[in-house]
Amino acid sequence: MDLEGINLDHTLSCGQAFRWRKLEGRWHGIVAGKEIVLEQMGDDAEVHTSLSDRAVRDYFRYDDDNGEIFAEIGRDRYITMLLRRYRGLRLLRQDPWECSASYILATYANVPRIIQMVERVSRTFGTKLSEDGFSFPSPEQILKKSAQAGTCGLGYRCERFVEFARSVHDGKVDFDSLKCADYSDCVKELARFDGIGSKVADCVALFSLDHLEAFPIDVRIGRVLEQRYGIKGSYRKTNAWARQHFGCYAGYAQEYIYFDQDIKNRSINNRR
DNA sequence: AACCAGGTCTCGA
DNA sequence: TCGAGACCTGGT
Repeated sequence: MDLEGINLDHTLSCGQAFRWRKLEGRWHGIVAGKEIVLEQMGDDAEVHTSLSDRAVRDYFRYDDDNGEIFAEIGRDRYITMLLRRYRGLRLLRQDPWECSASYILATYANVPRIIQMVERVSRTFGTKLSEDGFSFPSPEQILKKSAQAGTCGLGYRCERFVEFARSVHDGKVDFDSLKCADYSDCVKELARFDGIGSKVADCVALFSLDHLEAFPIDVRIGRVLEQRYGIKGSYRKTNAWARQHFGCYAGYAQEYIYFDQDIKNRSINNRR
């Protein structure tokens, strides 16, 4: 099958998901426990996988009307410029358990390290799918040999990670109801768990629970809000401002801004 | 060799 | 509700 109007490099390297790798021009990933390979063909992407077309389109959010979304968030010159510059960058609809567990690991670490932590966790607990492919583990798989979490280089995130697996396993997290809930109830509920604060809750809400108004603010986004919009202060305050400014699809704007900052960082690093 | 990283937690005001 | 400090570890 083909996916129309998508830029794989932008979508899969913008820091929203941590399990995609580009090898010899093709993007390799694991979605819903199955391997998937994508290749950019002009503005479209060719998909190779045993997943159903519906599952693929679901993951890449082809039920979203991007025309409407971009019209809605295009509130200022800066963001409309980014929408044009990074055309084809799409938000993904990730599995809520994998997304929340991964973002618990993502706190106070850089992306390369996050990728390594998630990879080690998958190799240690996940199901082997191929020569070099492991699924992200289920809570059960983690709890079955949780002592081995210490070998994954998670640092102080280790205990939070295992405890969260236990909570999900024990049915203390109802992702389906979090999807249906209001955005504010959703993040409030998520933040009750150890290791999930405002920012991670926003990431989970945005990347896996269909709350497109969620606007995660990390240090980079915080700097942009201050320098370009003159907004600073507590998370609660800056987050409320951003959701008000960009509207009901603010999360999409956030990802374009985040990616733009990431691109700037990459060029700085390449110069060294 | 420092510095910093898709933050969270705890605690005092 | 908000700001300040501590915090595992490994990239860069």
